[in-house]
Amino acid sequence: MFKKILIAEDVDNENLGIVSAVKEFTDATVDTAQFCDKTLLKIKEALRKNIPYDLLISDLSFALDYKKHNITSGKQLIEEVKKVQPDIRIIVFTGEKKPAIIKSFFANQKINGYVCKGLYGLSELTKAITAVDRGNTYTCPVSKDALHQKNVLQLNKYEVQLLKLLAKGYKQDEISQRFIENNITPNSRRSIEDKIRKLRDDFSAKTNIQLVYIVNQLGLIE
Amino acid sequence: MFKKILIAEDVDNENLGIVSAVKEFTDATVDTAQFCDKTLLKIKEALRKNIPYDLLISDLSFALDYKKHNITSGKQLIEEVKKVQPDIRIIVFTGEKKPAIIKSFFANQKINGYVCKGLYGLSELTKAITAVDRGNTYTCPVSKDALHQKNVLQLNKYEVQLLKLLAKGYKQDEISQRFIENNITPNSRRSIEDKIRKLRDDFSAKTNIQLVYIVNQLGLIE
DNA sequence: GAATCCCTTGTGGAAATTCACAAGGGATCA
DNA sequence: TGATCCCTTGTGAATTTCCACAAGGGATTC
Repeated sequence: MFKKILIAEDVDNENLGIVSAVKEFTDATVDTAQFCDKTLLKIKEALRKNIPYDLLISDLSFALDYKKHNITSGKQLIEEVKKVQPDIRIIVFTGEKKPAIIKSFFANQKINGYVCKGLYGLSELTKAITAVDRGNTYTCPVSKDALHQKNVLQLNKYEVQLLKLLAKGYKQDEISQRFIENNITPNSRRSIEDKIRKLRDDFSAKTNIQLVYIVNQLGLIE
Repeated sequence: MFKKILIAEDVDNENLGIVSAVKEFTDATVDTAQFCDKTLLKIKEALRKNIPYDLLISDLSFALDYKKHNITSGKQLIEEVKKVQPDIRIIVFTGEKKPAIIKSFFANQKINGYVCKGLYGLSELTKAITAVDRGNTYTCPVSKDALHQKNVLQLNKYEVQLLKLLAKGYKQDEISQRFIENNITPNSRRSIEDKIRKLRDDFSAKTNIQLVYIVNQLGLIE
């Protein structure tokens, strides 16, 4: 069974709950860090002392400013951790349930478990710990559902940029101009029009307003 | 000091953290309930036995389905509780930070404290408990900020309906038609155009797409 | 009752977006 | 090389939205 576990979670009341639950469930030494950089530091320090962590349980969103979810930093944290200690096991324990985000996460990061916070998140987390300890991966029912949804359209970079500009109030002409300036193709007024039309079709949106509303709700342009 | 405290929080890892923090901070009996109806039941039961709770710490969003925040149920819970036990003290402890929602909440409910979950939410919560125990009200810095923001535009019912229809892909003509059918005035094509223009001005949006995006981000049309 | 203000609605033209049809260019394949 | 396909871009017309100016109606005030 795991001997050293590190928990990264910035919200204090959640941190407290997770730590005490994990402590009760395992015989491991359980440490905790409230911020990304602190987490990385502890991992490096443990490595240096030759008593490395064998499991990291991490949230995805850390409050840089409290207004925005910022999954980037959670991703970055995991990437950095993997660089300094490739063999560490990682379980993501987060409130993030949007299929698009979960999918994109699994596509890029190599983690051992993904558990969504919720009514019975902790019991799912203990299941995940057990599974990962045995060398398996674990996804909780909620995230499994999200991963198995067929109709989750993924957007490429071009489409995300386009939709973001629309959300920012750019006219099609202005988007064209901007794309030309930034050497992004296709960039003619006309092609941009077509791309938008295609997106409308894909998401069954009747207007561009609805289109941007939908992709925003799905968390595709954050 | 409080003698009986009830905590309503559905997410298990949060519940655990809050309960243990509150237990450590007070000498009170601390009970917990994971669902709204259960909370109400416990309060009624305690009243019947003549050992009522003197403080309720409640979240606002309870997961009926896990996809949507549902502040309504938190509001409803508090309303119901106030009916059966008007003198109970109430502290809201929630992740909800959107100014519009906090404001609308304070306008309608009579609560004694409002604390936002966050990095140091628990220490704010203990401050709130102390203040409320002394007969004062307490709002944490984050929610105080939200309440003091000047530029938080509130939308009336008409505007919300209008924006929702826009988000649903309705054309201005279709909105007009719909408003006529439902006896909502003003309902001429022309007036709807004007209302939208006014909203664009209010929110400094260049296009209707941006307008709907903005109000959606602010949580004004959920 | 007249003056004033505010809101709703109308009109017409400008601007932006949507749509159908089509030309050109590059890639693939027989 | 020619045929085919896919993507980008263009053109012009229809639809939708934006905007400036103004008329009518109800409420308030003097």
